[in-house]
Amino acid sequence: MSDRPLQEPTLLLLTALADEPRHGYGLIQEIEAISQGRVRIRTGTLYGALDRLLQQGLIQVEREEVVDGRARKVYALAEEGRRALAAETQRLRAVVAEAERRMAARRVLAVRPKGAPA
Amino acid sequence: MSDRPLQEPTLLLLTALADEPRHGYGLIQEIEAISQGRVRIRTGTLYGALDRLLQQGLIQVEREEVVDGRARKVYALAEEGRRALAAETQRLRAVVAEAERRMAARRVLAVRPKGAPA
DNA sequence: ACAACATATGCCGGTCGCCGATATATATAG
DNA sequence: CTATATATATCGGCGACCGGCATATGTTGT
Repeated sequence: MSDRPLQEPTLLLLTALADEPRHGYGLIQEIEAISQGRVRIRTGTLYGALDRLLQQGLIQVEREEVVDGRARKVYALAEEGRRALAAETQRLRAVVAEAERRMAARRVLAVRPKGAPA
Repeated sequence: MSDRPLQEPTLLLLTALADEPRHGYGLIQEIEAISQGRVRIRTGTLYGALDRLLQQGLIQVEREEVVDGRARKVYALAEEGRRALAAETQRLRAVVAEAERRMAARRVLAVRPKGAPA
């Protein structure tokens, strides 16, 4: 297993599966909803990513079903995927906090209040 | 400008520049410190990324100097980089919160307390 | 009847950020 | 005098993602 940080589409996929199992096309819609319409995962990304995540053991095929004559595969987050998602969110929380701390603690170079030390 | 989400090495680079300007090699050390030694940016990643970020206008070369006989280029976060970093942290904060909310709201399928509704 | 769109899965070529290795050069430590 | 730290830079390759295409059924509009 590669411990490399997840890219955002992958992170969103796992996030969309975190509360309940969903099928591929449903994930696209769910992610679009999560991101207020900003992120639209492409099918080329989706099915490739699902295959990869299956192989990595982060997700599982929970069941296959036919609804309105259309075949579906329903994916569920595996235990390892849950662990990976938890670890990733924790990591990202720290990075985000650090970025915000640094932006606030920024050393202003150009403007300086009069009387301040050089 | 491509509005695509930043990958983590890039995010960490901008984060490391958020408080004050630094030079390339110093960024590697700073990022290693930020991440408690977990992330070690490779030089192949670093200088390629710096070139890219320069071209995207997210960072600037603030000055060039020679310290102890070694040449340095000192990079600073540009205004656009600051905006990009702020936007990215805000986006990530939302994604992280959503992921955590969903993990907590998870629908447990296998185990169910006795007497609970189906 | 036919077109357009939503639902649903899947493949393939290309792009691009990251990795690993390599190269170059100076200063310091053993 | 060799190894390590500092410092910059290039190159080949990998892999995630994108955009486009293909396929098939169901629904809506004209």
